[in-house]
Amino acid sequence: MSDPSNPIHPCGACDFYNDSVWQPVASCSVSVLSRGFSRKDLNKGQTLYYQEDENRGVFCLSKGLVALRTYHQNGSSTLLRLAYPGDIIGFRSFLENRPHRTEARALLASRVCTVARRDAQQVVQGNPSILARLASRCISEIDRNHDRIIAAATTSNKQRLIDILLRLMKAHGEQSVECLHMQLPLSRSDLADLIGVQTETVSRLFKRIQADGVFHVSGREIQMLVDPSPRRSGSG
Amino acid sequence: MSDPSNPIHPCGACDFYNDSVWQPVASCSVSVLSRGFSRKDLNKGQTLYYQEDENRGVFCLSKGLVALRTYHQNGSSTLLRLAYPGDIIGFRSFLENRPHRTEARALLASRVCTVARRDAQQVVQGNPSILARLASRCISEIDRNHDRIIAAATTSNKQRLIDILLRLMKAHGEQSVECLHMQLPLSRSDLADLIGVQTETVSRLFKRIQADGVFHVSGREIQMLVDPSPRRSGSG
DNA sequence: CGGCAGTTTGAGGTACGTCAAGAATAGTGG
DNA sequence: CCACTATTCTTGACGTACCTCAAACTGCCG
Repeated sequence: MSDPSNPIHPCGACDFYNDSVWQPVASCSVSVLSRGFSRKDLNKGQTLYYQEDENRGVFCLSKGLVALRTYHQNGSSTLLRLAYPGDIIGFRSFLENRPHRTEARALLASRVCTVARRDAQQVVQGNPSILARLASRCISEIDRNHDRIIAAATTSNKQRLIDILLRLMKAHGEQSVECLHMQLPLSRSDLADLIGVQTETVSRLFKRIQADGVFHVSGREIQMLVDPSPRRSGSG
Repeated sequence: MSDPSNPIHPCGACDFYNDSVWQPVASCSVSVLSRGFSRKDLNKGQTLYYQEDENRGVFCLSKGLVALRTYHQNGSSTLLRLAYPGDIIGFRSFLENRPHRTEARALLASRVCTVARRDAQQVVQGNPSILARLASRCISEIDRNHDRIIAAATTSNKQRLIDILLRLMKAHGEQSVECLHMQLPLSRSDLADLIGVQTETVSRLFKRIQADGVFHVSGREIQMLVDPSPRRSGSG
């Protein structure tokens, strides 16, 4: 399948090809890219890399949901990021050539494409535009972090939990009559690590969210009324 | 002073030259760098750029203290970062070619070196290693943000305020007999925007911090007992 | 059926927010 | 030097949200 003069890009068939950090590259780099390229399917709960692991390459999530988490000395942990399809992960340890500071674990069955470290380095070397695109991904991460810091300072925990539900619903919700619903891919404990409260508080936040009437929560099953406002409002 | 065959690097005399993002560059780029280079002294309270301003270049703080802050719709604001000498600021809007999302204001008399946008772009184009060093600065910012998110979730507000005092004391404290002291360069309101609480709470945190005995706080004047532990410990 | 991890609920304490008033400080003009 | 004002900072009272510890409940798997 590979004509050396016009080799096939390994990401060519991916939904996210147009926004890939590996595209465009010089055609002579495509074969190096292909050499270092591999796909890996992760089961729900499976770990892609552990905290303190050496970097093995640049990872791109093409399907599923991955949690990036750091563990602290006292055994607790913070969920720093939820990675969605199209996201690049592991780029800090790749660019800085240092061990991972987070653990990457699949919350749902996921697919990850990897470009092995050595080959990735070689391709980057020959294509400075990749560096620019990786920097752009870094800046997206900074923007996300800033948004989170701002939200923590200005938004109630209840609203932040709602925002997380909305984001997850957008990615994984299924439409049924008059409502979106999903199986929540995070435990109460995960959600607590994400918004920075205790698991008991998450339980109580769910109760308050449900009382507002938009969401119905039963364990991991979440239902969300879609757009109730177009109906006649007021209590006729 | 400029022999074109071996021009003088504009950052050559800077304390932070060895860690400069503009170093090393091809010698043919030094003249472009010099052309775009300018120094600016900021008075206390003066603004380097405003939120929504177009990017004018890459800024490097060589002296002083600069607060990076974003204002929200409701008029409140969050202090996202304190920039110390050697720090690069404004790099997100430079790299992404977009307006600033933060305002940069000097909290102390400061000196900022600027490489104008167009010239900076030209130098980066000819020296991919600069892109790598800028990416490295991005990653430092991500690391700082992660540390802050983790601290917000795991550390008390009192301890986080102490940590800020220690950092400022390290940068601006003056030694006197048995204690470090400084004039606090941030208002209570700034500190509140930094740790995400109300100004009244900052006042009360200071009272509790003072009660612990290490710090003495009187308005903006902060004194800190240095290393009291080597004295005889225990009571009589 | 029992065991186990995940989740919920309750009771009581602490820290922070909010509103309001008062005290200290800095800046201004005589 | 002293008013005068504006800003910043502190203090108090009270309500709310979250934490902590403990216990009970749920669903799932062996």
